[in-house]
Amino acid sequence: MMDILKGLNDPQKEAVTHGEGPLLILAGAGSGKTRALTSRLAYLVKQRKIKPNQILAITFTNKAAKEMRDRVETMLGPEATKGMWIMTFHAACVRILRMEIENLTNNQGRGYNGRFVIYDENDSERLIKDCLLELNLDTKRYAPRAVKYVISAAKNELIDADTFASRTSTYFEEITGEVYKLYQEKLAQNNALDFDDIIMLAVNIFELFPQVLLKWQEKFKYFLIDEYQDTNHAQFRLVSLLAKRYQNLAVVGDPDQSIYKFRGADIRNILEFERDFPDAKIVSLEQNYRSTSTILEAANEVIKHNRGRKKKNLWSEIESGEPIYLYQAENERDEAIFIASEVKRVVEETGRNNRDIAVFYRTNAQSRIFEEVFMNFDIPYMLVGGVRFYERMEIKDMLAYLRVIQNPSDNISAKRIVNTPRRGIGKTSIDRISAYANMMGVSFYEALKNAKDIPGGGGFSLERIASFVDLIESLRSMAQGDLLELTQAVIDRSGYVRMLEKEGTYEAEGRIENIGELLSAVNDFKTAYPDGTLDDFLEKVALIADIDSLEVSENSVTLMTVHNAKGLEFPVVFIAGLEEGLFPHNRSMSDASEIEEERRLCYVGLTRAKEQLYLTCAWVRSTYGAPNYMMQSRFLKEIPSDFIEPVHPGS
DNA sequence: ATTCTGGAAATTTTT
DNA sequence: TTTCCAGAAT
Repeated sequence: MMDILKGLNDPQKEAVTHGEGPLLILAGAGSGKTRALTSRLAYLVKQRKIKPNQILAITFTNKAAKEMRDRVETMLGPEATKGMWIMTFHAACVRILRMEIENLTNNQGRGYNGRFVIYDENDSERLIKDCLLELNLDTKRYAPRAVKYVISAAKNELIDADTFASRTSTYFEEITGEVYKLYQEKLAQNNALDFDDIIMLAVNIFELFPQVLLKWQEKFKYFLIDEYQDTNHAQFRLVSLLAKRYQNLAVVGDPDQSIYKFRGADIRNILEFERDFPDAKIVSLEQNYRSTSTILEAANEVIKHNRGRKKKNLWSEIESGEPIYLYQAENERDEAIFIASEVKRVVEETGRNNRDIAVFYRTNAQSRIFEEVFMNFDIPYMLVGGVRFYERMEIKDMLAYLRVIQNPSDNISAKRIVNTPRRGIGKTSIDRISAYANMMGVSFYEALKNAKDIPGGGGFSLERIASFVDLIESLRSMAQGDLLELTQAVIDRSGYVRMLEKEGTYEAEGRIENIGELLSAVNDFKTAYPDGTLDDFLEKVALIADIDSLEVSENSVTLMTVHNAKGLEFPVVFIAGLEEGLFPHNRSMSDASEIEEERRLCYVGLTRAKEQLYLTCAWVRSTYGAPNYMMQSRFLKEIPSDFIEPVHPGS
């Protein structure tokens, strides 16, 4: 007891020791939130004797979940978290759905089963494109991406396809409604869920089947939701349903750090928590332990420009430290060179390590020039985000094999690999077989197996199709065995690496290396989960985020978007590209509330810095190779000039 | 069936 | 600047 509360300030203690009933913790940037949360979990287990398996703690990333578990274990030992659910919304819902999704399958046995696959953004965009084509719609006029965005937003609001279609007011919405219906049908046929389904279907089950809900309400007696300001309506509904019975719901967040509106995050969830849970206790953590007061005050000044926000007084006892440095570069290359030389200088003169330093930017496209220049300067760096490992073509191809082996109904994956590498089964054949499959109401893979029955199928080679089916079938016979052997067999017997070797380009070499990395990822998985199955592996891979793999152990400078920086801190921070049109981004400039979101994003960036903060912008920046004159970001101008010291070239 | 070609489009942020 | 795609050539 004593040691759990030791070193906490009064409001932190209050948050930790709060007993039953709803609790809202308003945790400003750097206010020791993570510490308070882990202490609360430890307190519940040790002091109030709550069984770990009755606790559900939701974090924003897998990385945060792991950290939280580690920290509780450091306090109380590994037994304390055994059976405790500490994970993301998506991971928790997948776990629930594996057990419960068959409730949604109709009595003819059609629809989902517990071995569903999870489609990433690319997969689901492809499926939407298929739907558009099937409905004879022009994919130029109705961009799959735009349609997907609207469907995704609907799902985040728990609006199902029929409801959506019945409430349309524009022609585009009408089209989207039709696509939405077909898309859901196809997902069910493929036994596949997209990211939004994971939450929405879990809520659907709880609302449709009260006895299922009751079971889960009885399982979890205590809830902890981190980053509550970035939850969407579906997540809110999920939490409300589960916590309804015992009301032991603690949520933590900071309205000033809400930055995921584009993903459906609804800042009202946190602003109106008191309304949703009237007897909620509210605790505010306002002392910042992270940043110098110069950095903190500058950030406070910026965020003050947002209207309609709850005022708060975040303060720091840390001395004012160095000023904030501002460098106005000629262009993006000059900007990167300045940052690289400053990194070198800081490391040499102040004895800091590369790992103490991070560079943030608004868009992933900005990272390229940093990679180039850092390479020239021999500065080790780690890039977070961009093209993710598991989204690279060669990795997705290999995973598609594994997915078809696991779930033959997965048409997107089956079509992806049937002619990769080339086996002489071309577009015409694929289209014909696909049409046949649709007509017969069977999966694409099933249709391949019966290719000889397809009428008028003289045009394609039954022999080649049969040898592909044989390949998959013989691989499937290994599915229950060793995962590493299976993956190795997929790589060898698909002929994929052979194809790349024959290409012989520099690029192909990189792809072969990545496939090697996939093998070691499988191996790591085997070590971490000795009983893990193919299903488990594919699920893990689907829900992984870039930030999850960020290891501080390597001594490199971190490069990432400001979004990815949420929840992190670094002694030295550079924020690049502070220009109108970039940060705030063009796409947000027409809407006052979106500008406010950009400002919150800027606030998140500023408050990551502990001791030194550099802001940079460029006069000229090229997009698609075309140079543009840029103006300084309004956010720069919102920082009082006495906090800022301009840096000039060569000084 | 596959490869080649030129013209158009593309970049916000992501579980 | 790079990437994507449709249509032509092989």
